[in-house]
Amino acid sequence: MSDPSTADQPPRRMTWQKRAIHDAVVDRHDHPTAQDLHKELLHQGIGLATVYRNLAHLVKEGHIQAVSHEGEIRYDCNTDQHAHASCTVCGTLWDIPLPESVEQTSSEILSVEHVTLTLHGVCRNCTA
Amino acid sequence: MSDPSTADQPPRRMTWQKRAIHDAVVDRHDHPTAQDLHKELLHQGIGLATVYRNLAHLVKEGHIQAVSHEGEIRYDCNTDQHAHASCTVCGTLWDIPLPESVEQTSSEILSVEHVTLTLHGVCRNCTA
DNA sequence: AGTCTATTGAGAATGAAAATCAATTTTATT
DNA sequence: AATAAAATTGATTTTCATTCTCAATAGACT
Ligand SMILES: [Mn+2]
Ligand SMILES: [Mn+2]
Ligand SMILES: [Zn+2]
Ligand SMILES: [Zn+2]
Repeated sequence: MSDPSTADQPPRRMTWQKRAIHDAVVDRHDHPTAQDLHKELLHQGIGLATVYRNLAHLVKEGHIQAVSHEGEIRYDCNTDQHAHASCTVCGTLWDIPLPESVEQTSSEILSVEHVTLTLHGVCRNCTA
Repeated sequence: MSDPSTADQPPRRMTWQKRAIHDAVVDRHDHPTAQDLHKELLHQGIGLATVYRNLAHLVKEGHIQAVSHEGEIRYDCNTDQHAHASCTVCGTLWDIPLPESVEQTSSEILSVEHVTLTLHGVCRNCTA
């Protein structure tokens, strides 16, 4: 009678650390890494392990998103379907809308659950 | 009179190790990691540092491509513009053609040099 | 308040990637 | 073919991000 998809996860408790980590991701719209966030939360006395742990929880709970970019994992407060634009010079990562044509892309190999699209180039600032 | 883009790189020498590493990437069409390739080249007595070094060279020289996938760097013998399909269960990564609509995608934020597109889902094998 | 147990954080363990450097191999020059 | 100059190799060390460990702490519930 127990749903295997909701299987025996330990009940989650709310802590001020978890809230602070969540807020830190939401406040910044620049796709920070776990290390970036830890630097920012250090003065509140939050440990590194706690940052990694709660980021994993928040992703699993669907409150934030993890995005793989240039071999590093960045965290994204935007959980809507969207694409990214990335500057190869300054490394900035922006949110951009996902083109409709891409949203509807299908494949014979697998049933598509979600797509990741990133445009790479040189941004306005770095072109000068 | 010296082109700064072709600036004072030490001239590259051809070694049997470099050729073996290149061939190993080309022989496999499954986007191996540096570690995967080292395992395969170990019996030829090729060191780990040499694998990493030459993969970086081969990428810089445009003979192969590095692709960021789920936080790890995989190497790709296919240097044409193409997209990927990835199974979230078995982790396999396939080459698929890049839709024309995506190829022509532009952005106001930056001048697009290349795009990366991956379809994530469950493959035929893993659906069974 | 008291019990139960998930969570925390300091530190240790892991693991991928980069750096070091003496020995070797390649390439250019006699 | 022998020699010299310099790039490459590979065993090893170093770096650094991420995960793990575990005793202490603090939510949640009665
Ligand atoms: Mn985003
Ligand atoms: Mn590919
Ligand atoms: Zn830029
Ligand atoms: Zn699969």
